[in-house]
Amino acid sequence: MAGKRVNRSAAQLAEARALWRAAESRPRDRERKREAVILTAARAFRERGYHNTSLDDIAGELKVTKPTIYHYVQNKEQLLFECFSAGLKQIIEGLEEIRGADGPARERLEYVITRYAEAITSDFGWCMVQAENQDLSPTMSGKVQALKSQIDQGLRRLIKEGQLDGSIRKCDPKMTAFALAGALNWIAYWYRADEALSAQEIARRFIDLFDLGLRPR
Amino acid sequence: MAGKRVNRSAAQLAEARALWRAAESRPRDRERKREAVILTAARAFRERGYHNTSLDDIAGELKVTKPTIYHYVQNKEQLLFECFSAGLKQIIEGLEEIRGADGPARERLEYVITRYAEAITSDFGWCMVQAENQDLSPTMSGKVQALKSQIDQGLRRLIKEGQLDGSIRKCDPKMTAFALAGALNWIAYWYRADEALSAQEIARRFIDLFDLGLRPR
DNA sequence: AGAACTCTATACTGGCGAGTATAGTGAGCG
DNA sequence: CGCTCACTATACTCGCCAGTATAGAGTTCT
Repeated sequence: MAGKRVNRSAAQLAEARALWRAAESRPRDRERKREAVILTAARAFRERGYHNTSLDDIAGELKVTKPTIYHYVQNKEQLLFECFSAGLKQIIEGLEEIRGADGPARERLEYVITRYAEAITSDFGWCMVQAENQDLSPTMSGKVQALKSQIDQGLRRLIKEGQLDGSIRKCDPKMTAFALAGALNWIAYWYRADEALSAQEIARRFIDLFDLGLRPR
Repeated sequence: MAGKRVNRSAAQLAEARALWRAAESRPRDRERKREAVILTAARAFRERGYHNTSLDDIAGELKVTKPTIYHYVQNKEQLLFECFSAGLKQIIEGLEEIRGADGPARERLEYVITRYAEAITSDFGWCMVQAENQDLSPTMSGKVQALKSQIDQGLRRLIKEGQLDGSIRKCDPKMTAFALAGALNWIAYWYRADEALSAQEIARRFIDLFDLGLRPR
């Protein structure tokens, strides 16, 4: 729910903590504060990992204490869940945007790949990929699985459509979707914001590779 | 060090716990017991995650108590490290086997991909991919990074060689290696031993995809 | 037999960290 | 002014779990 509304820009909320320092704390700030908590958590998780990050750590970074966090979020698990879905929903948005659009499916797939790369390089990229069902209660885990499955199905559908309209070669849609998702998800492991390449440039190279393959034409 | 010696066969050590029940506990069993501890840990980590697995859990599965584990391993961290390197070394072996072999580099790369897929689907696959430096001390983390880097460099070298001998199309070796490794590593997330496809079959499909690409030829 | 060594169990400690009880503080409102 | 509500801090509790002190059991060697 808070997903797409969570601020994506690093610089914009980098000093989110100022929100609390500002004396004129208006009631409408609540939602923004909540988002700041989630964003801070996402970054902490990415840097130190979920289990190596205490709520005191997160609170500390916001110059606040633990109970304050519990005022915006039910528990640590929910914090992880929010990070999770914030990222996944960006990808799903990309899939829905081009659902049923015109043009060869391969080109639509390429658009999704770019959006995917952008999401993975965002602050929520790490959580999206690395955080495991293992750390979520069955309920939460189920919701995350559903979102992931939605993405997987979306990719497979695009591949199948491409095989029908002739823009994609005959190949196993399931394995192809897995390979594609794997390559993209893995970005979260090696990408750092100071990296030479932007998400778009990475996406372009991946598209080139998956499009044409390794063997010379 | 124990890496390649850790038993790879699931069935073979499935009832490793019998080792302790057997009355004729010979001193030479020590190394095998140690391997059983590591293998059991690897499986537990894969199922529940590193932080959600206590040493008591692992001991319990072996019908043994915690101090026994400390007799074979210094601490929990080392247990993780052993799982880590056991898997990584399988991949490195594959790379070294074909180092400087004859034939087009693309074909050598395909061999490595198969070996890679086999390693990832092994019991150590999860640890190899999922376990993070974050959970290791700087020393251990450094060793793991070195191994991973060795694999990355090996892949890149193969790609460059292929571009020289003409068996691989011109493309960014770094991004290609990342995409390849990502697709392969991701297997650890979705593969289950009861899966319809074997490691070799998965590898074959991946090779087909990366070789020929999505666009019809 | 009994010394020395290897392996294992029982029963602890010590710390970390999630979550909470309680008590403010200050803004808005009548 | 004094009531209420939203928010925040201090100062706890409580459980879990990595790691250990200690003691005992079995084996081997002399």
